[in-house]
Amino acid sequence: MPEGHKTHYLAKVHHDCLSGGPLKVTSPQGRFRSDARKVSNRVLDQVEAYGKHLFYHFEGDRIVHVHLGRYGSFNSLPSPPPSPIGQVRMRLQGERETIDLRGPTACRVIGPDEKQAILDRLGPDPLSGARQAEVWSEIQDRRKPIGTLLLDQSVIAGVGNIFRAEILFEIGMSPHRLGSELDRKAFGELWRSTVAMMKKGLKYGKIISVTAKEAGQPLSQLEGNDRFRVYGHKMCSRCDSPISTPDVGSRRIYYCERCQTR
DNA sequence: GGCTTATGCGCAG
DNA sequence: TGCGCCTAAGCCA
Repeated sequence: MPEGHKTHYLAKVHHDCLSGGPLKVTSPQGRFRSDARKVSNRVLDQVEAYGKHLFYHFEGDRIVHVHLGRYGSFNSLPSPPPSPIGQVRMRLQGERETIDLRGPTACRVIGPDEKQAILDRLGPDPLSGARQAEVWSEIQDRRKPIGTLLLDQSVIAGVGNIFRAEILFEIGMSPHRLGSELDRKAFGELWRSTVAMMKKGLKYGKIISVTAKEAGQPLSQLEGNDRFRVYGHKMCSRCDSPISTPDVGSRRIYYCERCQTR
């Protein structure tokens, strides 16, 4: 269940606990079995994230591409692991730790060319050093709602439905505002909010938009919708009016019609 | 036990 | 634009 902060977070965690040694790669569920054989017992060199995509680089130019989609998730276990519970698509077993992957949209072995083709489809990733001007040039002429553009991975890679809602709420912008209606200053605010929120998500491993002061408790202890200012809420945390939840860009957005007018 | 929902996206038409 | 797919959890009866 990830947006871009989570893939970058996972890349670092998985790199630190699995790379450098050969891994036993299996597919207890079976659907990744023939691909698992292509990388099993090879050394994992590097784990990389871009947007919502993960790339596990094994020796010999063999790359496991993972996209978690809406439901995919990882969990880690000490090695040697117990028998898998539920539908485990891929199990990466290292010396000390084992990682189980469930429910991904994509999990297969690819080569460098296919990886490049994936990157070519994606826009700049704020957590991979994207610069404001690159994204601004993609947005400024588009006659589509900003709520739609923010979810478009070819415009900006890594933003998902929660970030979208939280970013627009933070800057008080309506999701229906067209890209072409933004001036540079408004986009600058949007950009700063995006980068800050994604970096904070990367730091904590989960999206947190409220401040410790707003929450009245340490951020690391926040759970569920308490981490958000508007996503999943019924009432506005700022003005107490009802939150609207129309579909924008064919996904449900949460926003306050009263606070988000610019 | 069934139904709905969920931080996504590719594809047919 | 709408559909299908991946999996698990929460809600209801």
